[in-house]
Amino acid sequence: MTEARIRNARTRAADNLVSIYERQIIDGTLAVGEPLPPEREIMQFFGVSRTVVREAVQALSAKGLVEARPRFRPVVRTPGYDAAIEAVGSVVNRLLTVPGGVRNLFELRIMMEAALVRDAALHADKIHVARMKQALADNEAAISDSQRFFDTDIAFHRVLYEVPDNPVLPPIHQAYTDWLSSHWKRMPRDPEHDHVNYRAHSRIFESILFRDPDAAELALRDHLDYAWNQVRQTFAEP
Amino acid sequence: MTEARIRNARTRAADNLVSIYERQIIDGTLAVGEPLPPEREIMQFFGVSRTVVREAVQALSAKGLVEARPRFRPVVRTPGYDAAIEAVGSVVNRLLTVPGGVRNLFELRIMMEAALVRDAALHADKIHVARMKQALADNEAAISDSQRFFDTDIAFHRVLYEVPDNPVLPPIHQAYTDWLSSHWKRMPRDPEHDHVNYRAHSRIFESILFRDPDAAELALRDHLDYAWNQVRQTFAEP
DNA sequence: TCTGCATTTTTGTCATACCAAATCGGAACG
DNA sequence: CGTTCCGATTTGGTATGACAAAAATGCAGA
Repeated sequence: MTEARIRNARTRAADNLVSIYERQIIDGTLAVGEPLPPEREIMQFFGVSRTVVREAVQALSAKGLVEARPRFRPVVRTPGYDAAIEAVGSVVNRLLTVPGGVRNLFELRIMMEAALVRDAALHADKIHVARMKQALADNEAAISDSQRFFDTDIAFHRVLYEVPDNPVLPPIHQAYTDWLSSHWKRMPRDPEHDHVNYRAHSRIFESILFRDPDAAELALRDHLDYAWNQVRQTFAEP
Repeated sequence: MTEARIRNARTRAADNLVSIYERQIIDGTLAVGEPLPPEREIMQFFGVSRTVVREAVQALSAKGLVEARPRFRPVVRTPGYDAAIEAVGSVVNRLLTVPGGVRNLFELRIMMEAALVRDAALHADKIHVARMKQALADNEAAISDSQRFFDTDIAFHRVLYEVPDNPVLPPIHQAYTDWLSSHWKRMPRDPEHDHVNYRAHSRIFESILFRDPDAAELALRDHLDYAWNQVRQTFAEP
């Protein structure tokens, strides 16, 4: 377990550069949005070859510290949670390929949103309740408009992630929708489903209004179980 | 939001190699544990320079698909959730540096474990209950042995992540302990704390035994709030 | 001041070379 | 026959130099 980190006896030269710029970015020596120096400048300054410099830059990019579009100077990235979650995207895509991967991730989502609706039922303030109400109205208005219903569906759930006022949560929701939307869109689109889902949203909202966490959790689990039964059909998973 | 992916108009040559090997790894053409071909071989086969090959390998490594130790041939990695979580480690370390980062992550942990103890109270089977009991006993025996108490503390919480039988969860617990342990260890180590924490574990366990999710959640929140008050003192966070 | 073009940088890629470490193969030995 | 050890070979890490294409820059003209 820990030996996984110990075995790094020898280091690549690029690793030094990476840690140096990592520090400079974190302590603000390199401001957000500022481009890194040109490769040749870096290589002269540190006395390494361009090979090493390029490797370091790529590593920084993979770590999400800088944004490196081809042919452009890498710019220091804003340290938000969005950037972090985006960097995780490729990894999770791999997870979705392992047997049962989609189901495991979906169950994690159920668990998390169950916790969120409980929290909302207990702590949602007027602003968030109003936002949910609006999202619910939008959702109802979008029934039988497949694309718009999909969007408003997502928007409704997003409010749940905003209630606890923890900036980590919205990016997680964003990630979920990104990763699962590809399958979601393959689902059979049927106005009947829209009605069912809207009623489920409505039930969740009411439970939150009544400050009843148990009812809210139950409603949400019903809702997502139903959704899962639709999603799973796009797989061969049991 | 979506433009973040659109602006990738031009592609790097290495990206092709990455996607090719990505496919080969996922569909099993390259078995797990098998090393990638030598760089020179790859470059001849695809007619690209070694620069490109090395860049591709580095990208694969960053994605967690292969494990590339310096001086060794990169080997295809087992597609488990551990690998994924480990790959995001650097990203999360960055998150811990943003203002309030530790607190946000800790609150996420509280929310998640609250959900876990509820689940345990409702669904934990005999095996998991026995495991928790054992962990609790180990924890008690380790009181006032700072290091061992720390380990058994973690072990107790780990059981919570094992109950839902979702392979995503244990790596998440592993990640939490990895990322937070550095701060944890800076905490004032006091046998009194051990007693308090053990009693808290005990209370959580009993609530689960009684199949009382509300009591379990309450006990856990008390426990982690207490822990947070210890952790926060190693920061200047309000 | 703004626009468009020509010039200069800068990145992406290639080719080649060298060193040091890992791997491989066979010899020496039990 | 298996094991150990040592040398040759392979392979990854790094350096250097070069060139095309795209981006940044600066200047001239409107």
